[in-house]
Amino acid sequence: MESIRVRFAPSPTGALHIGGARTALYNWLAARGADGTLVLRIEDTDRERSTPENVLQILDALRWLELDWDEGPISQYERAPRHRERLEELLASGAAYRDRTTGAEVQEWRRENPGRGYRGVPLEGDRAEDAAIRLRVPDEGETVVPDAIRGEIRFRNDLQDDPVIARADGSVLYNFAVAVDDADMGITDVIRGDDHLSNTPRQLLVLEALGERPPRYAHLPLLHGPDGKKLSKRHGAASVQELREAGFLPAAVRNYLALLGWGAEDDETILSTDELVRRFSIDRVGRAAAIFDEKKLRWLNGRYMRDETLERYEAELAGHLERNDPEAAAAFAAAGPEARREACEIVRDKAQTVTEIWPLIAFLFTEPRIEDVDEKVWRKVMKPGTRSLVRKADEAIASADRFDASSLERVLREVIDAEGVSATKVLQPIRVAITGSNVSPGIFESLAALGRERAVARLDRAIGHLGDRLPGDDSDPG
RNA sequence: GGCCCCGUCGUCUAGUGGUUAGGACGCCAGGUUUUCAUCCUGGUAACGGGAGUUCGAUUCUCCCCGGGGCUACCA
Repeated sequence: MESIRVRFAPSPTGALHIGGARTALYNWLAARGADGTLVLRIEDTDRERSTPENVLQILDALRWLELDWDEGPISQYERAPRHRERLEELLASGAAYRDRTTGAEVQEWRRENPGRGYRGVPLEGDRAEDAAIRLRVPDEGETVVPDAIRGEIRFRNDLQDDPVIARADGSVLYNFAVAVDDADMGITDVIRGDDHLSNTPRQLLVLEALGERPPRYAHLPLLHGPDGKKLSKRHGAASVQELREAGFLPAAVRNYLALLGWGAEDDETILSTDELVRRFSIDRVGRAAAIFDEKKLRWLNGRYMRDETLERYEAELAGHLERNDPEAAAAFAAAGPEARREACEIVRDKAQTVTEIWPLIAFLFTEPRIEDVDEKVWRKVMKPGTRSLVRKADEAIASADRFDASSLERVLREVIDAEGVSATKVLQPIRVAITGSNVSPGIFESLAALGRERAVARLDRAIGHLGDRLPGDDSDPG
């Protein structure tokens, strides 16, 4: 059996969207699962809209997703000489011809001739000089697209217009370039979006005129936004870059994207990349369009976050801070390996995305100001009686013989028991005092990570502040 | 308009000519808990509609409805 050759062929007219990312992933899975070859081809024949920046962005996005390719990137535009060569063949054989009918004229013709495809008027000699080139579509028969996902799809030839395959200036068009390139590159399986299904008969016709053997096809259903409409920049985190900045992990994104349109026999949800490679099969891809659901991605991402090694966790966080918050990145780096590691350890299970990590542990690397504590939070936590409780807790913390989480828990539980109050009454004020927020990692771990000196200093400061901010606190005159 | 594709819980999906139509996310309610999250338990919720084939259709066929794509000298 021949080994498969697939290609991912994005057009660099914008950033890589999750739809494109999924197409890339499916091609990658198909290749990796069958010991095949993945070719990366940049479809940049539209010089107006293609930019080098977009090419870079696409490559960057693929690298971030950890999807590698075996050949390319190949610029389709740079293959223009080859395209012209093949074009000449068709012109010579009569399979293609020059015609200067404009799009508007074709439209009008169609209005007057419903139920037929447009056939141009072949031009010769001088008059043909700067005319576009059309492919001659037979009036008889039909063109059948063999599709791994949808079966055979039939298109009547007499309904197809003779498509323009080259512009007046001689540059070729998408449907022609694709056919030539797929043939030249020995592509065996074309896996791409549904939006190309209607283009396929045109490409098949080009292939046939060229005498080339057609590949197999698999047209993926499109991805829609939360509103059920075609996905676009307006719908949430649409580009791969946005996904990264939103704090998602590549492995989680791969897992999620794989499930968006494909499901294993047993309907498993958590699938490692190895597992995906092993189990993916293109003919199990569904036929209906799917909606990108960020909530599920978040959940999945949280699962991956909790499974990360501490080393990777820290690296993800550091990378994120460097890209988005240089000040925080500097503070984090300056703290030293021990502190960084401990911070990661105590938040590990709490964040669903990389973005959520820093706000939870920033208090370990910066000095929170009591004045910055949200007024509502302060009032909710700091009640009459709080001051004396915090003072007692402070003393216990200051004199704890060991400063690790379990020792701190022990001494603080003693205070709680002795005072006969709920744990929350003591612990929440401490949390706010040392972290500046009512949301943080476990309080004992947080105290231990902070260290005795800083913990006590922050508590002392809060106690002082409590006098000012709780004027009505009669229960604690001292 | 023409051509083509698609239609199972809100979302992603599994599934079969006879099932209590299963799972996951979400949501709701409990539980654990020092906050938030996690975690655990339970619950909610679907075969778009109508004919036909059949003893029996979610499953097969047709029609309708709904959604989408293409219909460029874009990709």
